[in-house]
Amino acid sequence: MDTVEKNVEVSQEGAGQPRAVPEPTLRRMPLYHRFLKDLSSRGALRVSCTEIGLELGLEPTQVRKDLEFTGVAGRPRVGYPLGAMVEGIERFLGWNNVNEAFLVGAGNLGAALMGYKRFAEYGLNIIAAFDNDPEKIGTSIHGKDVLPLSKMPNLARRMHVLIGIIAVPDAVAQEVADLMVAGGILAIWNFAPVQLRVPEHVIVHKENLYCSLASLSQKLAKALRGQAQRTTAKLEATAGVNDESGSEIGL
Amino acid sequence: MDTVEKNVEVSQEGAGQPRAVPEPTLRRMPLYHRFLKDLSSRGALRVSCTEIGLELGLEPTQVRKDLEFTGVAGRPRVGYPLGAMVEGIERFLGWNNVNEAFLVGAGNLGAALMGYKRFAEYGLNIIAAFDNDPEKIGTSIHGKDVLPLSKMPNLARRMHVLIGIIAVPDAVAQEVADLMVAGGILAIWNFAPVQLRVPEHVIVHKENLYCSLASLSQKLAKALRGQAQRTTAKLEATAGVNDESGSEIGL
DNA sequence: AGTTTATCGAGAAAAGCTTCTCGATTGAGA
DNA sequence: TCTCAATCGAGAAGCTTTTCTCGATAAACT
Repeated sequence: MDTVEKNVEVSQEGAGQPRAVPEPTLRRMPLYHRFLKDLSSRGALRVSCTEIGLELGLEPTQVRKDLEFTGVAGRPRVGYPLGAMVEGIERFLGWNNVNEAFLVGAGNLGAALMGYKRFAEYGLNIIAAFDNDPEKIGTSIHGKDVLPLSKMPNLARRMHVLIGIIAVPDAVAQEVADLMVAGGILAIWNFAPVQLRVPEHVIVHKENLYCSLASLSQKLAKALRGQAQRTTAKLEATAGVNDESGSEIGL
Repeated sequence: MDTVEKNVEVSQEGAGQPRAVPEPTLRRMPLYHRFLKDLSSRGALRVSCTEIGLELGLEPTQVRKDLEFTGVAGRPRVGYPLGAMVEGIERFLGWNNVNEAFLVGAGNLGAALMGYKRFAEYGLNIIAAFDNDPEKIGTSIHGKDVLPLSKMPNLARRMHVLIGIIAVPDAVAQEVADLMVAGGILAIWNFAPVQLRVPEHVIVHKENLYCSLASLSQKLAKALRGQAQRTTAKLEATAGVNDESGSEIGL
């Protein structure tokens, strides 16, 4: 256990050049975490890359390369120790020390985010919400108080809150971001689809549902376009089989 | 206009090999779309890659390569025609023909999604929600009826609904997916953090907030670690402190 | 004990994405 | 009209991420 921690420190920082972590790797980590924790809770003690890959639809090599970043070593013919690996991922992602966060915007989305019980497991604790709507101020959503926005910067500074979540309409997102920066917030999770301008030291992570929607709808559009075409092509090629693959689709 | 459409068809399917669209490109498309539409609504007629890149923080070349996929041509020294490009993006993403969708799971997240007015602009129209909770069935959220889940497959088939949105707890996500497949749904937008098993022809797009959170919190953790280290390093430089870099992380 | 097989770890190769470079084009100004 | 500067488009180069390959290791089986 001790050696493991040492490994992480050495590989990540000791060498001076802190070997950048690929973004895709970062985004896969929670998948591993969830699966491994699940296995662990069902009593398993070890797991192999092959097994993980099979479950998550990834190449075993990919899994191995990703997990390498945690610094937790596996053993040939055995796999990785589950407990240590779960811990390793949490440490690697900074989930082991819970971070407190302020959420701004107590609308639909804000309420949904406050209702995500699991965030706590993942090192994120939304401790209060802020809004400008007098009807919302003073209420409580999912057990979290809604306070006037104007109080946010001071509170953030006093309570050393480092994470801000923006769930407000586009038009005011930049304003809110400015307030967050003024309050000393260091990382912003931005759910408004606008490009925020912040000082260099502030980390901004934009969450844009439309980006995902784009990917989905383009694939669907392509599939629908392709279906007709491929059907024709197949008919020409096999010159006998008359199986309209589009027929089951309902089009 | 006609030539433009021809270009798209040719470059995407006519040549047999339908040149795959990079996922990152797909995810940037909505950013372009939003910015261009915005410019357009303010009366502009043309825009250059340089301008777009400046606004969105992207390399002009990148923008050019992305926009190439729409098949809309630009002119040197002038840029791209705004109207045609907006249309081009919409056509490329399949947003020009609105797709009807069923949402399953009328909880917090489901309600938030139903409240997203903008989806309609982006070719997604949630026409009804489904749930198993008797208290929710029969109610209406953001003007959309909540119906019993059992009716979903038949309705989907009868109404030719092709998109399903899953906003239910993890445990029932697979069940819901099976029902969607049974109803002939072709594309699933899955907000439950589980790996769905579906037939090959069904497109699944997983939305996992924890993946984003991972990226954010790892960067924050790293930044804090870095800060601690820099401080330590400075101290070491001046004095001769021997401090394990891990110690300050806990905050 | 020796062999076999599953697995890790690391380096090499391949694929994918982004950035660079340069020629071609076009509008603006001399 | 001629030159200049901005811009597109396309191919090359460079970087990042994924996949392949292979040797080493450790458990299970003979």
